[in-house]
Amino acid sequence: MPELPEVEVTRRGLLPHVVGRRIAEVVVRHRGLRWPVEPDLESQLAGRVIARIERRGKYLLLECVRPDGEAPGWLLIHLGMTGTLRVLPQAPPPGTHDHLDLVLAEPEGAGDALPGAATSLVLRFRDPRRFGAVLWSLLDESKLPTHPLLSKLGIEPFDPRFDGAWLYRLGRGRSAAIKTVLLAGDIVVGVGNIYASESLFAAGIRPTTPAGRLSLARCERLAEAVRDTLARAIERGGSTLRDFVGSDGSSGYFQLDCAVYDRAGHPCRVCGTTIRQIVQGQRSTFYCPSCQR
DNA sequence: CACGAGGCCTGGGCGC
DNA sequence: TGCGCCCAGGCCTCGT
Repeated sequence: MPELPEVEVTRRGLLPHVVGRRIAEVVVRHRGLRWPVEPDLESQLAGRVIARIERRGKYLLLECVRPDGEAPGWLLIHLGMTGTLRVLPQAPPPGTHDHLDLVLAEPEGAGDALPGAATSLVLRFRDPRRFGAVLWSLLDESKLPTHPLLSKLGIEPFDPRFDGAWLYRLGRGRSAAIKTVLLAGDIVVGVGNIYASESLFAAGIRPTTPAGRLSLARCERLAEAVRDTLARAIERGGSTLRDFVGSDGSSGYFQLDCAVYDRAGHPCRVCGTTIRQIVQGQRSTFYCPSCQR
């Protein structure tokens, strides 16, 4: 499910409820995610305080500090295709795919009138397909970008350095289709299969165009389309944030009314031409053969 | 190096 | 109703 907008909306939804809380207990029910959950995750995390939540690409990065301030570490969470993170005031019994819970206590010294269960929250990771990941890293902030899973990522779409010139420069010499190159994530992160098709439609670019053949002007249109498409999706998701706690999992996720994605055989909303579906790199691509040249 | 295919998993929808 | 097949929004890893 999640592309960058869903991950960002999850981050924003978690922030007010989770940051500053202490991890009282870690319950791992299924260690077989994309990579095995480290055997000592429970002992590493217990007693730490979640100090910050950052995002890099589609990875959520939770900084978890010890009360003594020693050995700060990061919990890296990737939602894969079907992952969700939810905050539950009264955690229902876990379902089959609820692989991990962090039981979060009230911050220290915050009026412990009713200590224990009444004031604790559960942060629950669910992932039916288990393409997601939960990893522990002791790298400090300055070294975190060197983590093997983060080091090869392209820049953030909202980084001011990401523009047409960036796209143009890094696309030189690449013969692969622009859709495939966007998806690869080594030039810019966060563009998944849906928003790749949507961004290319917004820019009027045929998905099969070799990346290296795009003019600077077209790269500028595409960079703008990527930013706008993602920003609009985040905005849309943001409207569900007030329901973030205790939701059934639908909130934080959203149906963008797509221009082309999943609309094969339907008329283009702009020109009426029938939307086409093709396969690129074993993934579906949708485009309007008239609007996109 | 760049590229494309394979593989990890489960669940839902479809045709028979 | 049941079964098998295909498909799914990610992305790392490997072979060419």
